[in-house]
Amino acid sequence: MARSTSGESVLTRTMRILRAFGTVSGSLTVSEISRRADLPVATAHRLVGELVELGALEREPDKRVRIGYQLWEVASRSSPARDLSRTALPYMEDLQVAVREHTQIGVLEGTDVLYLERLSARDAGRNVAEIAGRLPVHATSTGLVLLAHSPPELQERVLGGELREHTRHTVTDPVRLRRLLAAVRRDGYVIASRMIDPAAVGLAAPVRDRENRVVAALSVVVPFLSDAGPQAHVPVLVAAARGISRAMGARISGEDMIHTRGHAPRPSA
Amino acid sequence: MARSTSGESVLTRTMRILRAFGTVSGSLTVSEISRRADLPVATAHRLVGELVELGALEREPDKRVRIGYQLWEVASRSSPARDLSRTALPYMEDLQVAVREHTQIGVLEGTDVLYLERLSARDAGRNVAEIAGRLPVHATSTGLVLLAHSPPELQERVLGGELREHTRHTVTDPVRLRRLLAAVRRDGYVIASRMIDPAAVGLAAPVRDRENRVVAALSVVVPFLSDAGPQAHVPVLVAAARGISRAMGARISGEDMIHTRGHAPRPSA
DNA sequence: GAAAGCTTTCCATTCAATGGAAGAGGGCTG
DNA sequence: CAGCCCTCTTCCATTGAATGGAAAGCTTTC
Repeated sequence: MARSTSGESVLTRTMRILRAFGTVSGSLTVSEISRRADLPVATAHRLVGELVELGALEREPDKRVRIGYQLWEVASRSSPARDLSRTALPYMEDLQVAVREHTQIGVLEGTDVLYLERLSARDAGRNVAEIAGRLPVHATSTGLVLLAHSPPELQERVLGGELREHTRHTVTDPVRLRRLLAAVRRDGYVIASRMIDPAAVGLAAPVRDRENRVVAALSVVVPFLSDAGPQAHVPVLVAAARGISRAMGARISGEDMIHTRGHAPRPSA
Repeated sequence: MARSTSGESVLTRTMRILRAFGTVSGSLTVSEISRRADLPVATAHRLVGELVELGALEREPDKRVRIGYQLWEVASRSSPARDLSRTALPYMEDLQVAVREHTQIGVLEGTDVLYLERLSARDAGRNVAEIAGRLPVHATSTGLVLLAHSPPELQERVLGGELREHTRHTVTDPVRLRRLLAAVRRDGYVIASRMIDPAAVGLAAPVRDRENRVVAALSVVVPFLSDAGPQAHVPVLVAAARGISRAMGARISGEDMIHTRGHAPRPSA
């Protein structure tokens, strides 16, 4: 199909173009796109032109290119993110009112946490997570919950891969991490203290779907003051996560209840 | 490229596939997609497969297909929607606190209003607008503001097209609509009473960008009680819209001020 | 004013994309 | 349980849509 072939489909190239926007928030020139997506300028130019024509991208007056409203519309209107967000938001608001800190919900995407929604109090502390942003799975409360309930292959992949030390408190030892994950499963929540930001503590609990699979994690981020503080938020957080799960059609009861009731809660991190 | 050619690019077909999801919120089967996108099953099957491979779509356990997290991520992370939402949210929250009703921000997309963000009070009245949802430009306060400040060609296209009568109060007469638009430009806001929902009144004001172009409209939706009520919300609304504009880099002053100060405010609808 | 970097067009080349056909599987009905 | 209907999936001969190097215009910078 091409003069000197590269053996790629149009769609592969197109996704590379779209992903080129992933790292910046804003607009790109065609040449920037061609470099980021590793495509010949001519090809980038042609594909961008076509995408603009179709409304997936938009051209600014100065010829720079950005993601188009239509792509946003399609993606927002019928993504799984929307279902989850919609169901979760009221519970997040309640949680928010109770805790007065950052509240967020995230899912597992590859070996990252992808944050779908976030509410922040006006005067809340710092929080590195952003909506549609990614963070590593081993260094966030949300990630630990998701990893703990993910298929073994993925857990092995993460445990075997690089476990970057974001702060002194990040768990980078596979053995300790494995124990931590077991604790998360047992306790039904996790407290990740200062693992990605030395000034913040994350608490997270699993959210389940109709088939009782863990599809997301609800979390609260509070400023680090002492190791004693965050514990107090566990009951509201777990209750909110259960509320969302129930609203998603999960049949929550028995097994789960035993853990949070029967065991004396203990810090997992 | 094909046995019997249809003369379309891959991207055109792909966009049709993506748009097939626009009308439903949830998942589709391949056959449904092939029908909605008007593509041969084999083609739909192949393209869907490739899109799944690339992470743009996702396959549910039961083989149904939905928009993938990656597409949502790309679209949310660097869409113009995000910039606007991010800038606007704090002001919307303030407005929300003051008015205790629905607050929303929308842009012009084709001949529709596309709503980017929305905040609702717990006990707020009904509101037909949804995030990532569309509503007709002539029957919503947001739409009227956007239309009033849009290029003449577009105005003519809307005025010449079908002006659907959603309620008894929808302005469907091109002449009256033209006058209404002039009033919107003069007043710097609009009150659209019961135009799309007989139980609701919308108020909207323009949001401008760095080049002082109207890029969005901020609006508040309150329940209809009497024609006197909504008027009271105009000052806060206009102030919030100006706040957003200023935060976007617009140089607001003189001309605009005269309108809202000098003229006695009068109902535009 | 010319160098550097960007966008845009051109077009001969060629392989990725096409879609009808047919098989496999699942579910409902009489 | 056979027959029907609908869906998903694979196959493959065919061919025109997609390709990218080259070169011409533009715009910006120094």
